[in-house]
Amino acid sequence: MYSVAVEDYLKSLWKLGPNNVGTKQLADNLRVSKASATKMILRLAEKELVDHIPYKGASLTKKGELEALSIVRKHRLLETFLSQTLGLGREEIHDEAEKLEHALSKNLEMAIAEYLGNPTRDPHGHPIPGPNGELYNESDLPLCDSPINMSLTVMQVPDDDPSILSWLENNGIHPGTELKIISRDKFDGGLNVKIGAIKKRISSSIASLVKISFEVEN
Amino acid sequence: MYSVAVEDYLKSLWKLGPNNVGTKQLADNLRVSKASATKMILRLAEKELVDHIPYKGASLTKKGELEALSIVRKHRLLETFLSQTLGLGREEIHDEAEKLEHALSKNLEMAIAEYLGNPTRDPHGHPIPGPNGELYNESDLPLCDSPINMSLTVMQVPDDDPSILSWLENNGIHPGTELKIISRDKFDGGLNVKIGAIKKRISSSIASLVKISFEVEN
DNA sequence: TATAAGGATTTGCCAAGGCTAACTTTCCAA
DNA sequence: TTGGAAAGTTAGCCTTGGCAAATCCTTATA
Repeated sequence: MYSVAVEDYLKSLWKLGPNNVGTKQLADNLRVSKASATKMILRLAEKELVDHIPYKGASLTKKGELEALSIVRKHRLLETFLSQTLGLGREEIHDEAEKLEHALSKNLEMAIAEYLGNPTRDPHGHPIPGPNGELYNESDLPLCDSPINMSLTVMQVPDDDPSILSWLENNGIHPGTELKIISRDKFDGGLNVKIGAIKKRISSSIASLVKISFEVEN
Repeated sequence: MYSVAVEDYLKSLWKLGPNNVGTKQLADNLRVSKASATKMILRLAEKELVDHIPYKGASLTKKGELEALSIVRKHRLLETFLSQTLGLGREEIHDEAEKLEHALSKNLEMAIAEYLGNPTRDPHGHPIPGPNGELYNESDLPLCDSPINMSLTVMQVPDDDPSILSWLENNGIHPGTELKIISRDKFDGGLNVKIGAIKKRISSSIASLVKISFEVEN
């Protein structure tokens, strides 16, 4: 349907959304020059995939969002499949999925979803959009904004930075990990957390990328 | 590494090989104009993937052949995987594999091969090259050239024409089918064959695409 | 309020892969 | 042996998706 490049731009816009996305922000995200991003935005606007206000930014139209969600679904299903079925490590699945997602037909997507039992979370904890773009957002908080001294469960880790990912992995932090914030550094916002009986320090920059949920005890 | 287009040309050259392949033959195979094929041949020659003799044709160099075999391996592994693991039908797997093969890393290829138990035949009966391009050719005969009145086993069916494929499927002919040629039409070369107790007629054009092996009784 | 910095766009370039139309080579058959 | 058909190539054009450099907006701050 759409080319690899178009799909990549739509996905980035979605990841950076839902508000207006600036050309530079988009260009940086895709590691492309601002000129290239501008040109592509104009083409996407032509196809009615984005609304573009010159010098202000671009945002996905409904049509563009659906297209983006379809790619995101493929990506996350593939990550789940590569991890669960083929046993690839959490660090490698992102890059593999990134390439395969563009070559996945609707048919094959369905087959994989079925095979996996229609999962709703990928191995990083991200929600998997439904076949028609339905997204169930459970309003997870970033770890850095989470309440102190409560039982937290990690829901999402970032999927696009292997080095952060392996740091987290090495420190036992992945979706499902239960932890508690002991204290927050007043100066740099770093967190002292407890995983089981073990204490760890997590920098605020990393903590902002880890999403958690917590149970309200009742 | 190489672009999708380059990989497609190499694969076609390999399928049409091993002798010199003409520009028109290549162009027809890829459904592309002669001019495009010429241009690409020049580029492939530049990269030392083919030897090109102007006005005569092109043939893969060792380097080009290895590259082609790598694509063929990915294609056939994917077909096997899609068929065995995800249960796709024999008619659909070719087109899916055609798209996915270009996005498959060496790593993932290995994982799939391992997962499948390093198979040596795909679901169409075609041999799967090894990870370094090793190909075990068991010199199968086309059905149309096969001896009469002997127990034959179907080894390969063509993988690239869904209509022929489903005709064969509907008539119970796939890799593993055992059959016997009863007689050959003197005029059009059509075959009367017996599958189990059932008699069928197979046109010579289709029979030329089905490869069989036969046991020498000893 | 003026201005400089930084974001956005325009312009002009490139390479890959396509195409058609025109031209050149090859080679078969009369 | 030769003429024409078929195969191969060349030339010129198009689109997509990149880039750098120059220029144009916006906006924050002095």
